[in-house]
Amino acid sequence: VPELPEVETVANGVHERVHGRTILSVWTSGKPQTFKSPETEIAEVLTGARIAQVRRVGKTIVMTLDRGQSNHATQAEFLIHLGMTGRLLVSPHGTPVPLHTHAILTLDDTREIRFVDARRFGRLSIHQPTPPQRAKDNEQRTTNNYTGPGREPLTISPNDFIALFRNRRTPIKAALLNQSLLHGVGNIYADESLFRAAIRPRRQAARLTRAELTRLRAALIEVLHHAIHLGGSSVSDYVDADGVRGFFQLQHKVYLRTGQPCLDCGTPIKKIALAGRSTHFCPKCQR
DNA sequence: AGAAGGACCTGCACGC
DNA sequence: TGCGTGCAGGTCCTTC
Repeated sequence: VPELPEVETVANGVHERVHGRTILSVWTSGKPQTFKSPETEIAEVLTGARIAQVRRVGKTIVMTLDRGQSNHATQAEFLIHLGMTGRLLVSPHGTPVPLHTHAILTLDDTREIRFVDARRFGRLSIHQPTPPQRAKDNEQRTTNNYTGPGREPLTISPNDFIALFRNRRTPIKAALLNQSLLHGVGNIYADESLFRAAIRPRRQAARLTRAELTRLRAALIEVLHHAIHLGGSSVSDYVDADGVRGFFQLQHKVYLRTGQPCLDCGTPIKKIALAGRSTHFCPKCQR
């Protein structure tokens, strides 16, 4: 499901609703693959912690915890990756618990943060900061926050963006999906940004001109902002922290529009397989 | 280095 | 109504 705009919408929604609250208790489902850190560690770190902040890094929701004392463990963060079908919901106590609920954090005002994930591609884990190596680091009180595998698409400079794709022999679409380059872009926004930049998905990344990459960065940032503004894309089951669907799916120009006329030129939208993903583009507009 | 394919899961839409 | 097939926003692993 969720790419950058959807994860941003969920993280912001959860932040507004629960920051400053304290987690009183934690329940987890015991389905092993959901938990990248041991469930005991997750329960231990979360129980009694105050939620300082909920934010997005790449496609990951990061919950910053305040646990009072000043050892490293106080700086631990709770990471939530939604996979394809994950949902993070803030619900009143007593409302029906959905099928496929894998974690429930009960807050000090009785509300619950629930992690629900039908396909179980989502992952929950604790990010522990690495301990300071030298006394100097200690003085600076380095917080060592989770930064993710790649660069943030919304804030990367044009030159850094261009540099990412230099020497990449892979198709530009595959490079956009590579989370260790840019993180946060998935199948929808890769296709949509390439259409808006008029670039064919199969073009080799290293062979794109500076002008094309500049155009691609602008198109990507524009489409991501637009999608965030509309609460993300709800193709099948994505919802925000309140269970509300997004609206950006209505703005898709190529994604899931196979055979339908291009909104700019009328040519039927083509679908190919690339990097193991379905890839949609206009054979006339994109070169 | 990078491409392709499968694995991991459930649910839904579709054709018969 | 029910069954089989294909497909879905992500990532990780193996093989070539």
